[in-house]
Amino acid sequence: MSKTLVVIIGPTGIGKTSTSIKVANYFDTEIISADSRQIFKELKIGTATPSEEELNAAKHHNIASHSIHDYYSAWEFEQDALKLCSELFTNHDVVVLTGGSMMYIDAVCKGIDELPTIDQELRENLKEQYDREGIETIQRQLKQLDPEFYDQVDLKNHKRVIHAVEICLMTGKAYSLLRTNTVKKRPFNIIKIGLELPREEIYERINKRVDIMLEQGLIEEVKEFYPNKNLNSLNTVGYKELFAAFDGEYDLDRGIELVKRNSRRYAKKQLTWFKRDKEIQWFSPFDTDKIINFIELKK
RNA sequence: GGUACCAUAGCUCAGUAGGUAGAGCAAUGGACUGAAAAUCCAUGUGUCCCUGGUUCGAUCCCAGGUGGUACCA
Repeated sequence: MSKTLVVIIGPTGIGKTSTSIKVANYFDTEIISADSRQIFKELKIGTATPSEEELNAAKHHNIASHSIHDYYSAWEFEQDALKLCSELFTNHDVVVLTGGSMMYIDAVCKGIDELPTIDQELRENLKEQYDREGIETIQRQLKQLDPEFYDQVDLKNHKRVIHAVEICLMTGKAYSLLRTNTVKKRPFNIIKIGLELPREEIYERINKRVDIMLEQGLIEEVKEFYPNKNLNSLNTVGYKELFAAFDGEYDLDRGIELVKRNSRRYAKKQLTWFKRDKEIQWFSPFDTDKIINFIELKK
């Protein structure tokens, strides 16, 4: 019997959680979450982590599994998810992978290149240099270390430029040499299900969901983590806008408006990314039966 | 019913001594290989309420209409 990973993706707020639970229950299996923020156990409301009830309706993995102080990345996720897959496939023919973190999804489905994890001190040094001197000197460094990547990279995107320099310095090799651009073969089939609705409806759902978060106590949750606002895990929609409001950059109403706007923009960005992937079969989140039929047919 | 003011982008509004228009907010398109809910790039979307008049030319001036707001009855 062949093994199948059912990947359920879509923009934030579209209903991935409830669809995955239905699919997982139908195939009597478990869910691996691919969400770069729901992994943090401290964060609940602002990340729209599935409720207790939802978590009990199907077994979830990789939710609330880490602390906001932990380092985590797409590489760790690839390792963790593949390990979980091989464990789960011993008892199940189908495993569900769901989430909105585009790069995490691709890390599992296509794999990412072998690169060293960046030494923290090196990262801090480069960050300091960037803050002090701006992007230009780091750009020049990259031009010398890896002229090929220098010509390809978006030079204004400091994160990419810095990362490339980091890799060059860590490995002593040009970053572009380590980029293989190959898709890794997985020991299971992959079926990709995309959830979509008209843009307007997605936005309405998002706005409403933020209002619900506020009722659930979002402001209090964000206040609680204000001392950690510089952690990467807290540099995220729903938190960063309210931190800025607490800092007096604008009033609370504007902060809430920005949470909604940035959530909408995030959804748009996710759609841009996912639309490029021609393997995805798109469905309405209300068509669970069609989705299950499609999986039955293809698996 | 009368008088005054207003009508321009999805919203709030600016503007044009008459030469088909621009800000803020919102929005749209895109990039993406270990921080990715991150980071970065690009884009003005318009029956200037309607119908006539004056004019080479009207979103702008004039008349009437429609809608809104305020005040007076």
